[in-house]
Amino acid sequence: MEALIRRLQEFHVVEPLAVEAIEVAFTELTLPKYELLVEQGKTCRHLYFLEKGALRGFYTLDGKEVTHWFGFENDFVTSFHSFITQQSAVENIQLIEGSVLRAISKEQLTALLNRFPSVERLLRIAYENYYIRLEERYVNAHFRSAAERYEDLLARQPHIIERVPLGQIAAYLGITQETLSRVRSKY
Amino acid sequence: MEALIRRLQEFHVVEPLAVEAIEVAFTELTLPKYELLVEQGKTCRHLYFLEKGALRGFYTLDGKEVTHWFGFENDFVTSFHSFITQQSAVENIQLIEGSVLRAISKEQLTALLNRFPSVERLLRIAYENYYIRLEERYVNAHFRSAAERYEDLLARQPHIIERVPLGQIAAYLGITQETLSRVRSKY
DNA sequence: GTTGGGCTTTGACAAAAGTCAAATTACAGT
DNA sequence: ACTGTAATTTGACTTTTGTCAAAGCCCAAC
Repeated sequence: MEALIRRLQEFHVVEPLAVEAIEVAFTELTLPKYELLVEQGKTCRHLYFLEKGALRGFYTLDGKEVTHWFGFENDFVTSFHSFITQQSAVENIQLIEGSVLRAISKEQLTALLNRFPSVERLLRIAYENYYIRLEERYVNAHFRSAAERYEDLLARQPHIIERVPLGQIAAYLGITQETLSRVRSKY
Repeated sequence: MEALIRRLQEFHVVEPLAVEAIEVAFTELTLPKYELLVEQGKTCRHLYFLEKGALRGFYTLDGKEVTHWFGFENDFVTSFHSFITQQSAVENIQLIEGSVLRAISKEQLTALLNRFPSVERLLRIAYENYYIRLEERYVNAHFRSAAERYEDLLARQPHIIERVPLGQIAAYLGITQETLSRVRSKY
């Protein structure tokens, strides 16, 4: 639990009463590898904090799974579009390792926001952070070659290599597995 | 001014007192074509609402300007990374038409957020919306061919074709001008 | 109407990445 | 240690996109 609170306070420090309420609102759950947290077509009703483990987001395209995103320790994860609009999700989120998570429902989050303006502020700041990160990823995907993006990934998240199969990393980078394999063979 | 308030209330309705304060905080400015709203290397101190006109965000890469984004009527625009962190911007924002804008400074925005929890909520919801839109753009850029993305763009923002030179649209789609021209020649 | 500069198209070729198939390697379960 | 499956690499070939250069087109200024 401390990890979650610590991560939240990196965005914005809130009063003890709010911390308590947050602690109560999040439920711990331990799930095995391959478990689906979010399923295409279903509505995603929770926001998760990944305390330990790893997971991926993927689409199905022409019958193939295309991973477009990974989450690791201390990440907040959900299918944003689905969680926010409460419409059905267009992606799947699946554990790629046995993981420990904390979950909060949309309703509980709304209740927290109504009760504590400080939590509203925290969430606003969290969005700012996540928005900037996404923007960076977007620009990278747009303006850099496969090789550059791979080196970037290695520099930022070296652990990803040991924890995720190559095909999924390739999809994340927006290239095929074979191309990535060739990029790697040239160091 | 009504356009700005109307757009804001689409996110979240706030009390009259907050509306008044928002109206006071935003300054109207009219600027000519080619004017730079944000300059690479300088800190972006304002958030803008584009009331009338059009603009683009661009990077310089190997001495060339690469447009990665457009803004039109009723868009909120700023160099997010720079505005939020108050570090120097990595991109430029330039008017591509003479435009009417409303600007609010970082300090004024912070003051509004401290005074009105309802504005904090409004901003949080605005971020949710903008985050989802960016995510969509990201997935599109990642998983669709040049031709598909062009058709998408035509469907969503048909006016862009008349208002923006082809080379900039191509950059926005992540392809060269020549490739886009060839895509178009096949209807 | 002519001129000149930006914008767009076209052509020829090069480079990057994709596809399909086969070969190799890694590794979990027995 | 052996086996079988999944993951990764390699090869041959195709498709897509990029690059560079040369027209062609549009339109505003003279």
